[in-house]
Amino acid sequence: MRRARIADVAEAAGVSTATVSLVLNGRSVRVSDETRERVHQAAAHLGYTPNTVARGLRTQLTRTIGLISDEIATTPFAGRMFAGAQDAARENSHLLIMVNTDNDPAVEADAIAALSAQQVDAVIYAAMWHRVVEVPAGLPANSVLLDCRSESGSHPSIVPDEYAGAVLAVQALVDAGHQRIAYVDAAGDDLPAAWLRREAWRDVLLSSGLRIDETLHIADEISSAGGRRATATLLALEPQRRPTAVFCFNDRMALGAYIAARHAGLSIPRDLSVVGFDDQPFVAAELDPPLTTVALPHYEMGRWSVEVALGLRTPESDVHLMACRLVTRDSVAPPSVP
Amino acid sequence: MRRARIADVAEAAGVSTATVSLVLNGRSVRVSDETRERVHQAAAHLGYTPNTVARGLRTQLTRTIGLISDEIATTPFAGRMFAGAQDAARENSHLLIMVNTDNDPAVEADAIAALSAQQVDAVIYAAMWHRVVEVPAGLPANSVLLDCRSESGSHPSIVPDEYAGAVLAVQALVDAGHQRIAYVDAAGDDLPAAWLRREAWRDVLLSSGLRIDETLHIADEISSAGGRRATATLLALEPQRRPTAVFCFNDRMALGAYIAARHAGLSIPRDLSVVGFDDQPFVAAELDPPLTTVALPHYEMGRWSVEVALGLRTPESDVHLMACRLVTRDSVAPPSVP
DNA sequence: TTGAAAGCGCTAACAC
DNA sequence: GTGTTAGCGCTTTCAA
Repeated sequence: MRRARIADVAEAAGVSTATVSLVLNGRSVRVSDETRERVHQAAAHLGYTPNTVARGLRTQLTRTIGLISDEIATTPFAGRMFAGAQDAARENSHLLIMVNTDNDPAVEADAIAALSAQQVDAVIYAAMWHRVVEVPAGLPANSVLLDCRSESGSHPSIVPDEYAGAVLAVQALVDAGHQRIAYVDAAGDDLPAAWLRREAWRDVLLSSGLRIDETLHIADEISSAGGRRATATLLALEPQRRPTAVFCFNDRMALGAYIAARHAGLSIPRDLSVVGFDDQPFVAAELDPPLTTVALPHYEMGRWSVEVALGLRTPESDVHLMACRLVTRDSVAPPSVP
Repeated sequence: MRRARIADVAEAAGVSTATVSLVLNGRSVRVSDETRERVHQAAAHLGYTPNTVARGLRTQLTRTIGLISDEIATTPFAGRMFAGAQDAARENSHLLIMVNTDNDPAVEADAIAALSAQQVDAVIYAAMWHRVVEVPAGLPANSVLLDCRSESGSHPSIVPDEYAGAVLAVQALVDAGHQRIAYVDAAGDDLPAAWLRREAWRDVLLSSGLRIDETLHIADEISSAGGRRATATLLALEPQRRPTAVFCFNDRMALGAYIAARHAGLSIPRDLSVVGFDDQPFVAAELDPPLTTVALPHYEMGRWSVEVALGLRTPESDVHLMACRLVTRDSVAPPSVP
């Protein structure tokens, strides 16, 4: 049995296709109740669903949103970003079309061409971690940048408020009474996340009347191994210079800090307090003890991006900062030796 | 400047739209080289890209694949499955349309309707972990099940070969010389992954001439806490009954085993060998010591599903099992007390 | 209150 | 070798 078309419904209801279209799209002002009823019955009976391809051709609106991402594969956060984007799309009766480019400019150009050939109503250009991107040439003007920003400010953009998030993290340590708070940083200066978090660390210490000890600031590779090396160095300092707390660039490095502490015979949080960043699924909550960290608002950012793309929300500024949330678990305690 | 249509190209090249269509679709058998050249030039000059919506309406093929997933948000593996599906789709010039249902049957019905209204060429029905699903009524006949199977065998289906994977894991422990090998199991009997892995544990012990000691089989909640509890119980056994190795249902439970071992003052792998399952990103490789585990073939499964959906590959059986790979790291050593 | 008909951009049968 | 033309299924004037 072939799929029902609008003509089938029209015939079954004994009206014209124009009337069916009107009724089924709710613009039934001019149609009598009785006719409307007949149309609905016929449509239901035939199991009619409009062909959105045909509709798209006619209206030039496909109720479809394209999402271009750099590397979905390797990150644990992508999922929440997509979920947010998808939910917002769905609530507004749109579908999400996904293309993943592996950071290959050629693929990216293809992706843009493919989406524009699909007549998508909007496109979201997403990075899997907060970075400054070179927006590809052909990106439609009404696109939105998700978890990234352009140099030029050419498109509305949403990123986490790294600075404010890091302030929460460091402040939690200060509030617990720590004075020697180290920062285990990410090596490489190109990440906005890295320098914003670092700046927050400095500012909180300063505004709390603590002094910045540069020996307590060590950068290493972003990994458990990097965090472990950095923390081991910190813990090898002579007792009175040694930190009583470390703020880590992210949860993976915090995991390394746990390992270093254990190997130094220290217990967390009794001998060393640790705060991470990211609230990485299946990591932060499952460490021993569970890690106090800062949650990135990926889901909300995903939502925001499609709401802006759909014109349901107007960004007040080029780059919108979305708040991060402190997730308090068990890795922070007052210093044992004040 | 309006987007170029085929008519614009035709006019610019001084030919008919039919000729342009023929040339641009490579079916240029009947066209003279000179004309073909002119058409290509004109198209390039106008920056023409075909409108796939119009083409889809005409050909009834949208070069688009729908992917319905239950809960992308919460799992670290979804990404690799999507990446595989996406890459395969892209290689065959298709786009992936994603809908995520949160396991809500109403949303699921909507999703199916939406995809069918979009005239997708194929649909993939994906679960985020291997399970037996009730296939929703309206799912098109030519759909493919990804990381799940139906009771009825109504659709081709791809799942990991859990049994063979678990055999690799347990065999690695046997090969290292262990005789008392525990299984930290997942509580709840409804997961195919759980009973297949358990069965493999039994079979390998038996075929290796070892006896099954039921006190070495403990099931608990699937989490770090569950793994920790189960392992703690195991380690509290009197020395000669205590396991020298544990095979864990998954990496999260293995993480719990690490914690339990540490709290018992045991060192991995010297005093206790551990093998996990999943090769969970950012977990397995970053533990101390890095965890030997079994990698699930999510990427390959994603690829397979669209290749079958596109008819590029014919499944030999209802349920296709895809091989898992043992990832050898540093959590296995010979038993210290043989 | 309703119907006829044009046309969205493309492909493919058929003419020439 | 190339052009003409009829639709694909829908929405939306315009006329009745």
